[in-house]
Amino acid sequence: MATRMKADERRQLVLAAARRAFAGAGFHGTTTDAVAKEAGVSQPYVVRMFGTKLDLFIEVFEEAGERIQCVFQDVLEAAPFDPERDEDWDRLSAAYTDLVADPDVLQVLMHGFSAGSVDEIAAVGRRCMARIYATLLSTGCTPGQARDVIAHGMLLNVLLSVRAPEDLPHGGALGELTTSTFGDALPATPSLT
Amino acid sequence: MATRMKADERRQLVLAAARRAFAGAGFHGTTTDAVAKEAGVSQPYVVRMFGTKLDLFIEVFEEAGERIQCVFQDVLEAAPFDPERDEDWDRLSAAYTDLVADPDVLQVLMHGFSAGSVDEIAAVGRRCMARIYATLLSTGCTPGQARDVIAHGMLLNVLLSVRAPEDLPHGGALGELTTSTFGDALPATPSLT
DNA sequence: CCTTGTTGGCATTGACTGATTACAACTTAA
DNA sequence: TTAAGTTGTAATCAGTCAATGCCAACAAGG
Repeated sequence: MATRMKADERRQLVLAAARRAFAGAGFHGTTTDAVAKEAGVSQPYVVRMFGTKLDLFIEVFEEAGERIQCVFQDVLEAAPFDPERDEDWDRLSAAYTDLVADPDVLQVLMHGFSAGSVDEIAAVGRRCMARIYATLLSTGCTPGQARDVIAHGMLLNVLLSVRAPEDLPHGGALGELTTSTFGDALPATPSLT
Repeated sequence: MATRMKADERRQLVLAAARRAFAGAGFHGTTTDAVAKEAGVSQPYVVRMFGTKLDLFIEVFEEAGERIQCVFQDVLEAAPFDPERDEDWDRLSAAYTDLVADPDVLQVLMHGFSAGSVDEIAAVGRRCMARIYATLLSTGCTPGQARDVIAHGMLLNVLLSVRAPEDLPHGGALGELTTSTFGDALPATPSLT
């Protein structure tokens, strides 16, 4: 067990494990030991590899932010984007759909945003938000449109966080809001254990 | 010091202190001792009064949710609401402005939403979200309109959380997004220490 | 073979945290 | 005044957590 491996390779492995772990309970709620268990390595090793739990979280958070931004960027580069054409906006929605399919990234984002009481995390959060906003604006759309897209994304994050999709079978007001927000991106099996 | 006081009175005092404390670092990031210090009482007293840190947080979270809902409800009851009249929507925006003036409530809400890995907290979050959505829908507006109002609120929460208002003097993309989102509700002095 | 560097776990630790218990101080009623 | 209930604290405990130090296993180069 514990097969030997180049450090870089192991690092990526632990980073992915950390993303899964932090996606669950955020910065304060996740222990380095939980990350280690998820990665199948020892807890001290995780700490030594990244220096500090905070450093590790920041790396995970920053990576998540970049991934979101890349998704948008890809859409904009795939074909010329005309903010007045509905189908172009649909392409953007579809991109978000893909993100929902792997919710860990969005959850990490959410947890990073809400951990703003830690100065360094808040700073990363601001940079991340600013980049995404700028990317959207670069389509030539209005500030209001860009803001609305982001707002929609934030609602989506929150609904994911409170696990609204799991409640869909119950129907009710929350169900309506959830389907309305997720559109056709609905839950890749709401993990009904 | 530690003037004696009826339990109910003290309870409200500690509850208010807990709101301030939890608004900072959320459920996992806030210790019962921090709440106690904020309230000026001993840590064991806080625990015994509410049974559990989780119970205390739930009570604070639920209260915050109710306060939001009441703000909306008040607007709807103050005068007949016509979802097709812009000024009626403006009244709703103004109500939100008041909420921003006392950010602790919104921050608690944000932290409650993102602590969804704790089942009981997630459940409260879903109920809270459902109630607010239902309240909005009762105006006779479209589901899309109600969803957009909530989405806008979530973006506002996130921007508060990453302390975007403090960055306003820097200008830049984030500044635009912040002013566009907060409207005239801008920060009651971004606490420039 | 031997030496040097890398990969990783084990044991430990000091600080912290939520919770319990015991007790002090004050208040009210008889 | 005394007995019972209420309000609050001090002391402490068992558990957890991030971080440090030391050492084993393995690889690569001479």
